[in-house]
Amino acid sequence: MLRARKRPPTHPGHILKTHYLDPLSITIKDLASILGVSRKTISKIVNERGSITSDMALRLSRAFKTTPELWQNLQKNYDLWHASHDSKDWQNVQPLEKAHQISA
Amino acid sequence: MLRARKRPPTHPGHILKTHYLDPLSITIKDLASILGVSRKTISKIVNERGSITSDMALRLSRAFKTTPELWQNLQKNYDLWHASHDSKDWQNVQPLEKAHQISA
DNA sequence: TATATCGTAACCTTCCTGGTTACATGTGTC
DNA sequence: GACACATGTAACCAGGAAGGTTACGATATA
Repeated sequence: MLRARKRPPTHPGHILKTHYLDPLSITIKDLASILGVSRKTISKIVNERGSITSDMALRLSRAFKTTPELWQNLQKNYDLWHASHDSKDWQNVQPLEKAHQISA
Repeated sequence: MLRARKRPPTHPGHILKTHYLDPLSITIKDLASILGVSRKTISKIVNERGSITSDMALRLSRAFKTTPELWQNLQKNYDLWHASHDSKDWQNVQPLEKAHQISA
């Protein structure tokens, strides 16, 4: 993490809602239809209860004329922040020179 | 995809093996021990049968003094390429002006 | 030979994604 | 009011992935 932030990144579903759906008055049903997925799937993402998968990133990029990487980056940054905060096990990993020398 | 490539990106597990493990003569067992995970988990990644999760990216970054983003980017580029090639459904998505006008 | 080691298979649990169906609520029409 | 329809979310289910533990096959070692 290049910049360790105290607060989690905004959930990509929130950004989808506030930056794309609301300004354009697009409903969950509309977007589901446009993307060719179920209303339930869009509802979960928008309500921050589901992730933006690679397939979904591709679909969103087509609908909103963005790059799939935009959505993917939002999701991955969110994932990485939570992985780093939800558990601390990973911090037990020692850099290799130390760890490998000890075992060699 | 900024550059549409014909061939898939290299699997991150392959890069882990050829750029990190082999040059340093680190075995699967060693790395599993260093990272604090099972041999099976490392074996799957190295043999391109598993993904590098966010947690794993954090662990690898500690062991090899890289950034977690390095590993995460390898994985997500691999994921995105495969999502775009494994199914073509996403290409049916129409840009919003067209799709939304039709339904409005 | 017996034993130890290593990488992968087998078995199992947990969790996530996604669709379909069901449901609760709201809206429009008569 | 009753009724039909629309919308977003819950409930149910199936499929698949990640991960650990145990088992196994192959190899190395004493």
